[in-house]
Amino acid sequence: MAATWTQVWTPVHEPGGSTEEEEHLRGWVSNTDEAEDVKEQLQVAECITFVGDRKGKGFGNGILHLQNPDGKLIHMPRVRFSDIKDNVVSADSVPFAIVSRYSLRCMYGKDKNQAAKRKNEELAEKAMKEDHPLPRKRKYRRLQGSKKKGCPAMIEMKEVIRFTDYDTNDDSGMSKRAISDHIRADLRNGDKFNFERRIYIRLPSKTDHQSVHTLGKLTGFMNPMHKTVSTKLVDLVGHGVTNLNEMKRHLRAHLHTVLFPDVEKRPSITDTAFYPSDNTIRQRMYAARMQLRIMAEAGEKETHDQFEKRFSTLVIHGFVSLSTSLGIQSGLFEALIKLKDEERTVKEIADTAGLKERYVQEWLGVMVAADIVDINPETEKYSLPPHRIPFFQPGSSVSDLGVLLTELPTFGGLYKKLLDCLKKDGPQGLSYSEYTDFHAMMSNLSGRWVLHHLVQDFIPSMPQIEEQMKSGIRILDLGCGRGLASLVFAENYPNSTVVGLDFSEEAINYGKERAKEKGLTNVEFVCEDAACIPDDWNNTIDYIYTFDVIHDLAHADKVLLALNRILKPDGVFSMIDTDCKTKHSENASNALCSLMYTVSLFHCLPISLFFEGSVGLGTCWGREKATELLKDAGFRVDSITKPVGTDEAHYMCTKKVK
DNA sequence: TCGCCTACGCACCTAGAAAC
DNA sequence: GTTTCTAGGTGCGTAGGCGA
Repeated sequence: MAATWTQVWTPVHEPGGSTEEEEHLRGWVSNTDEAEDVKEQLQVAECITFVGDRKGKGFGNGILHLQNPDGKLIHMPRVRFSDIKDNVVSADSVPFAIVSRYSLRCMYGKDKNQAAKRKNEELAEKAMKEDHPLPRKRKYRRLQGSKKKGCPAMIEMKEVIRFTDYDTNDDSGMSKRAISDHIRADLRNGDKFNFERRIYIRLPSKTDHQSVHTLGKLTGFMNPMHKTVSTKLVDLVGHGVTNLNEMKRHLRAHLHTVLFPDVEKRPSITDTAFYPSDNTIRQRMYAARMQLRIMAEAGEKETHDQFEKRFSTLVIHGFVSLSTSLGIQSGLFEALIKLKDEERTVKEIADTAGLKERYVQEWLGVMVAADIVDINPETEKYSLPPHRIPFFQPGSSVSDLGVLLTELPTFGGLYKKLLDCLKKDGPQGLSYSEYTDFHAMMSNLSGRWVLHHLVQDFIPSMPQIEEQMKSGIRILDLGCGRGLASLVFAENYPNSTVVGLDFSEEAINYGKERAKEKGLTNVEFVCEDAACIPDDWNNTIDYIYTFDVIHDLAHADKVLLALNRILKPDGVFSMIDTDCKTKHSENASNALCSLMYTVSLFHCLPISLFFEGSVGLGTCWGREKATELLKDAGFRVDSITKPVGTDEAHYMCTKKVK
């Protein structure tokens, strides 16, 4: 988050101004990005747009603007001690040089094209008089009136190099002249000296505008669509949104939940930059569709610059994800949540988490830069806003993302071993034992869905099964891990008996302990390889449930055959598994799939290939391959649906009638 | 009502020329 | 050296026609 103008700026009374309305805000930032941010915040706050008026050459390049590529000085700047002309730069004891400037004018400012417009009008009038064969409709067209109103409001920016080596309080003319000569000599000789780069900004006062037009809630008409809104629109078109009302709903949701979650800071509904008209949205949707079509036909996906931007974002997010994971694992987010959304110091946060202050300070630096944790620039205190809390809360009912992030360090630790697996003469795969705390992570990952959706939405979506469970049937939770789902089944359907089966002894023992604690007698946990289920289980199970299990199995084909063998003829098999396509080409540009493939590469595939004769399905085995294997094993896939609350697919299967 | 398409004019940006 | 003017290219919003 860059500077916040209302917090950083020092209100300065300009000559003649006596009320707050007449105050100009003046201050400085370190770079053009922050300057742009200040402009942006002012625009949103006042529902107007500022457009470029005059931009000095090399604005934003700092001292480079004064030098040629070899570093030789090509322009000697004037050394100043005060900004006499328009008082944009607030002078102190440090001498400075103005290296470039940029002014922006209010969208209702001076009409620079007046002459051209007049000329056009004259030509049109002449053509009408001469009965020029213009298209008929043009004659009756209602011409647009000029939006310009001559508003004098301007944003003035001056880029300044401050010669910090020459800080002096001596105000005499002689001293200033001597310092100026020194600095100029240093610059001319190419001597190394310390300097500080600042962009000073002077914002217009409210009265500058109000003598001409309104501000805030009553204005904003004709503002061009904001880039964040148009980017989202194009993105949504790319994801297949073609209906106007659906697009409006998506954009509104994006605006209210992502861009402006804080109602107070939300732009006016009359601001067409953020609330464009239906016609504008329709036109943009059409243009985006055409663009996509042209790109597809030309076989071009993106330009070099577009990829550069996307790639840099991708790399940055990768690093930030690692730090975020550290914050979850170390309990820093928990500490921030515990401290509520009140602003806290580094020490308070570190003490609450029981961690070293210096490391916590650095971590907070990452979080603030990544806009995850907020900072108050006046107090340098930190807070986690309420709308972000659910994403980092243990046992959250909102998202699995936080849990997923905790897997990153595990993957990182296995990086070198995985590298060996890739080599032709390297090992086939990695053992489950390499993944420490894996079952805990998986339990957490599936936990949200199991606790909040399994018996609330999922089972009721199959009324017949739900009835049978209530009456009493035999349920198998295959690959039960720590047995969370088995326990939920057992608790909610006491007339049924539940078998949790997994080949991890550690996980099974954990499940047994929990069942004992809860006093559940209708659940048993069995440590067994699913492919080797004994024959005496044949035709004994009424309902089989698996969650994200089958694709991990080395011998998934054999396991599915075994499941078909033990399922009663009228039984049901619910296979909940990853949802994607089998062909890579059909998963192209799918962000969720890119995540699943990464999980597969670092986990699902190596643990599967570890075993001799593995089918090595991987996480993204896809609907087509899954359906094929299920059919080969003797199942009929009755439906493939998306259960509420998860991105997985539910393959509801019954036994084929032989 | 919506999608698709065209026409039009306003506004913006940039670079170069002209004026101060 | 700085400011102002101008032309050309481009983006964007509005209007309107037409067919489904």
